[in-house]
Amino acid sequence: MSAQPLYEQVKTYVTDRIRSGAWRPGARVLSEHEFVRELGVSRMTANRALRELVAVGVLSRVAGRGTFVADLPAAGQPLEIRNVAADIRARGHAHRACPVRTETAVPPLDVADHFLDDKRAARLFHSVIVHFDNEMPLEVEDRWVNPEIAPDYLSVDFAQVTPHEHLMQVAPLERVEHVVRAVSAQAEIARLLDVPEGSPVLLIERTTWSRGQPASFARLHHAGSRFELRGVYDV
Amino acid sequence: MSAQPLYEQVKTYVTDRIRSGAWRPGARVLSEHEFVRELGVSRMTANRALRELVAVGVLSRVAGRGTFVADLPAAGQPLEIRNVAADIRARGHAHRACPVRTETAVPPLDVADHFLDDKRAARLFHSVIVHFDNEMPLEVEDRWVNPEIAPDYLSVDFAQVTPHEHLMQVAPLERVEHVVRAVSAQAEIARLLDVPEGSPVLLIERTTWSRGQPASFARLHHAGSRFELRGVYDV
DNA sequence: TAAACCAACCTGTATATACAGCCGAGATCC
DNA sequence: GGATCTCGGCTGTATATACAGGTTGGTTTA
Repeated sequence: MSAQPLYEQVKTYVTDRIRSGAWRPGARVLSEHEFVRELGVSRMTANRALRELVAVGVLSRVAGRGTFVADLPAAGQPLEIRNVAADIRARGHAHRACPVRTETAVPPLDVADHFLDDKRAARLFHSVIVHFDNEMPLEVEDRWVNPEIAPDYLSVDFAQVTPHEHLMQVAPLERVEHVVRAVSAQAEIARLLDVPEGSPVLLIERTTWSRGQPASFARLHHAGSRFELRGVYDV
Repeated sequence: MSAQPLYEQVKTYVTDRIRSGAWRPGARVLSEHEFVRELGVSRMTANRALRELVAVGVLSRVAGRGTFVADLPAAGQPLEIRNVAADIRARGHAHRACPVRTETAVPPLDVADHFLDDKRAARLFHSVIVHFDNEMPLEVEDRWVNPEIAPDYLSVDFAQVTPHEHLMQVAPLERVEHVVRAVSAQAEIARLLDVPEGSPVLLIERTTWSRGQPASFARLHHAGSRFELRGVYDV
């Protein structure tokens, strides 16, 4: 029939009214049965539209009471953390990964903290890779990997395959945790990023889990002057 | 019946198999009819489960071909940007907002860029507020506001109501854009945050739209040593 | 042999129906 | 007057059914 499916039309019917200010935050919107009467759609179609608007944080529902415009647009507005290599290529720039170090080593305590207790004294795989965007160093990836998850990690050619891609292949990702901070560039990081020591660095710490145990812990250092995270959130 | 709804059981049936590695990225999963035969649920129930797993990026579907385990866990892993005041209170700490400046002024060019062209030379509302976490300065909020959206902005008591809360009340939020960077603390920011000049600062730039036009542009400066963004992503 | 066709299977959408469980308000009972 | 009960309206879930349209691969046709 129409270009847009019915349930999408119901969704825009709702968001239009919210955008225009006719339905304000906290206000009650039509019940499912009222949508049936008002728009001539079936209750299941109205239900799907409302359910999907709840999923994205536009509405909230209480069984027995009704459906309401969410008080806040969303609990938190999302910012995407993406794959550097893919991002660089998406911009049409040349990506080059330069492995600086690959080894087996006992991690420092602050790194070991991210792995299970019995891994405290264990040796982990360790890699340091610099990612270049058009021959400009953009990211220093300092990664520790659980050998039980990725036993072949050290034999990977990191100039061809990023650690993240390899880990995705050998073990399905189950959970990712990110911490983003601003820090000062330490000596080695400053050298690898080709920025002055002490200059601002955007640091992303990423911990991943697979098969119920920590799979890897990575510190991604980015020159503050050359990197930013962007996110757009549309109601 | 059971504690968990049927469609949730189907979802965990799928994610369990992906987690265990039985279904690898790119592999085809059961069709809806096969779920009907295999699990004894209706096709609509299987459909809902699969549709919701597509929405969170675990699966991908192609009409006429089938349903597949997504190659990448999700295009981007989300990181939440939240309200500072609410966050501080959620931690059980004391929040205090201290307005440093509220005025009407012509914005510098880099700020005016975030508003419409015809607002270039216009005067905007401008506020600088320091947010304290247990009397420690955590965020300097430097915000420019479109008077057409929030005409009463300057009469708000920012010690009681945050600018974000006021804007949410007067105009429904329609779009939010974030940029996160690491920068060096400039003189005034360093003074307000009580950190040395040049020390790392996590800067969040937030542009909001309401009723089809830019509503406000805010620079949120955070001391690198005292602030971080966190995000958890579960498959 | 190559092009056209068709049947089988898949997802996508839409509907009618049914029942459970939550909630608020008014009626009822003590 | 205050506690309790019940009823109507709401969301939440589950099913059977139907049709549209994409995709694939095998069969038929020119």
